[in-house]
Amino acid sequence: MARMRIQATRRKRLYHHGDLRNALLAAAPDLVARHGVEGFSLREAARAVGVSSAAAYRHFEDRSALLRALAHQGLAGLAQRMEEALAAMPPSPDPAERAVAGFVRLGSVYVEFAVADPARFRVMFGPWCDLADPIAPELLPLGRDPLRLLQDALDGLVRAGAIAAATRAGAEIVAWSAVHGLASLLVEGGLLTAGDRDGAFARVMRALLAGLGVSPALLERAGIRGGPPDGLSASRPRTERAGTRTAARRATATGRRSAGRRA
Amino acid sequence: MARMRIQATRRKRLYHHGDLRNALLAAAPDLVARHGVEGFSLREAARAVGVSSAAAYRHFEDRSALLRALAHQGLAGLAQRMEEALAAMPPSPDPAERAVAGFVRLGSVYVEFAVADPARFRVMFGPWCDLADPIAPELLPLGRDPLRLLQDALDGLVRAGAIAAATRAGAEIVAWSAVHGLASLLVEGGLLTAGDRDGAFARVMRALLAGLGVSPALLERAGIRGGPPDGLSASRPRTERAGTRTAARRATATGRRSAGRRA
DNA sequence: GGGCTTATGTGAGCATCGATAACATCGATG
DNA sequence: CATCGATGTTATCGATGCTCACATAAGCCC
Repeated sequence: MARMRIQATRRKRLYHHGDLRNALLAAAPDLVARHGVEGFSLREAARAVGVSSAAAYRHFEDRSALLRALAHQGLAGLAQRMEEALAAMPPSPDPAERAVAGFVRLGSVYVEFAVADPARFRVMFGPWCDLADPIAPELLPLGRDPLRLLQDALDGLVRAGAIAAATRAGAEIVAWSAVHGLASLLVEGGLLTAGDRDGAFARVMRALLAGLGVSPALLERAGIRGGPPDGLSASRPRTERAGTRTAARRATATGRRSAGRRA
Repeated sequence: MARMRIQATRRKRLYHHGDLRNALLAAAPDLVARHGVEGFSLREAARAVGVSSAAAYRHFEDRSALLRALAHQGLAGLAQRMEEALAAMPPSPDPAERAVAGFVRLGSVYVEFAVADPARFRVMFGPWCDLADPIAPELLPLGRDPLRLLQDALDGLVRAGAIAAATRAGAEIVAWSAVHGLASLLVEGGLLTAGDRDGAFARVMRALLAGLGVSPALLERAGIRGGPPDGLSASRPRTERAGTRTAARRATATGRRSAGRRA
């Protein structure tokens, strides 16, 4: 499958697309970002790549199957950003400090990834795929999925002596819950203004590290503070909203719930 | 509106239902639980209460509007369970211990509520409503929504001296993130077997409280431990799955992704 | 009571969607 | 060169969200 017929672009219009599966997968993120997961339709994806809707079913059993593949693609993209961020970390003489900073960086990438494209985030954790089934290895940059990266970071914390080995067991759940929860609440929106985000992230990470047993001294050394004082605000800088595509269209048309509601 | 014509039940079949809005709202949870949010249709809800589909639009502008109302109903139900759980707490001579226990209980109710009906949980935090806009006060048992209950619990922790006033600011985000994240990951499923749940919850709450500055002594006194040693497992006790209703039907028919996949 | 307005329900209808079946096309393989 | 399998097309079905014109009932004023 996927026989790489690049001539498809120069030739008039080939009957066989050549790599429809990937073309659909490539076109889908934009559609999802624009219409939300609920508004995403296989037909429109097929239309976007200039192919009949039935053709898509040669490559995806379901609409859910496409979303599942999209979710895996999203997780792989997240893993990639994480790897990049880790690679770009400035070196530090203190291994413990470095381990803590890397751990925090992982969390910030996670949250940034979520708020950068809420719809994509929702696809990744929607009811289409199972977090347990592994994502295709060829998608992963260094073969590590986000969970594996988290585990490695936690192991790094233990090795560096930042956290005790006793608290390592089950720490992935604790860490993932904290960061994923924050990301979810931010994506869900309405609770925090965009300005609160950094402060909220700082607080969550600080509490998380402290909760895992990182000493206040090390936190201070790694530059982890509680963040500026902020609370919950009721203002809402929404982006994606509404459910059905048609509803989204109406909303955009009437300006009822589009981004600049209070602008 | 809603003029309480109870005779609707005894009279043959009245042209006007009498309280369609609430009837739809009452029928919806079951449908959502069975078909998932994505599979929920206004038409079927109307059908379930024996009314034409167009009638529903007299009471809900949108499908999203119904889901939004449903979400608020869910949040109110969660608030109610929380209130009940707090009311049922055994008294304790130690106010700090009691504050901690109440806080933990709130978290456990949250998580239990989520896993008890994943689809409902997804409705509550789906892209239909804004967490910021307040839910109708008449739905709330004691006028407190879940966020308010959390805030009160945190204030209680401060008053009891369990946490410092300095860490109170922004603590709702920290706490909500941790618990909501755990609930989300559990609902998303696949990561934890049902047996891991309690242990994971215990770890998350312990880390959260420690991260907020609750002393180890108080944690010990309140009976908060890290939970039995467990890690991530790849087994998956899924319940709701798949996206579209039709897809869900096929899945059930073929047994492809139903609950007892590996059984 | 009779007649008005208004809230609420009905039926038909449109555009779209997911999914399938029968048919068309094309590359590869004998 | 003929055939086959992979892939794409058209046509179609059933269902959905949503709207419109119309029907019915309830409230209300005289």
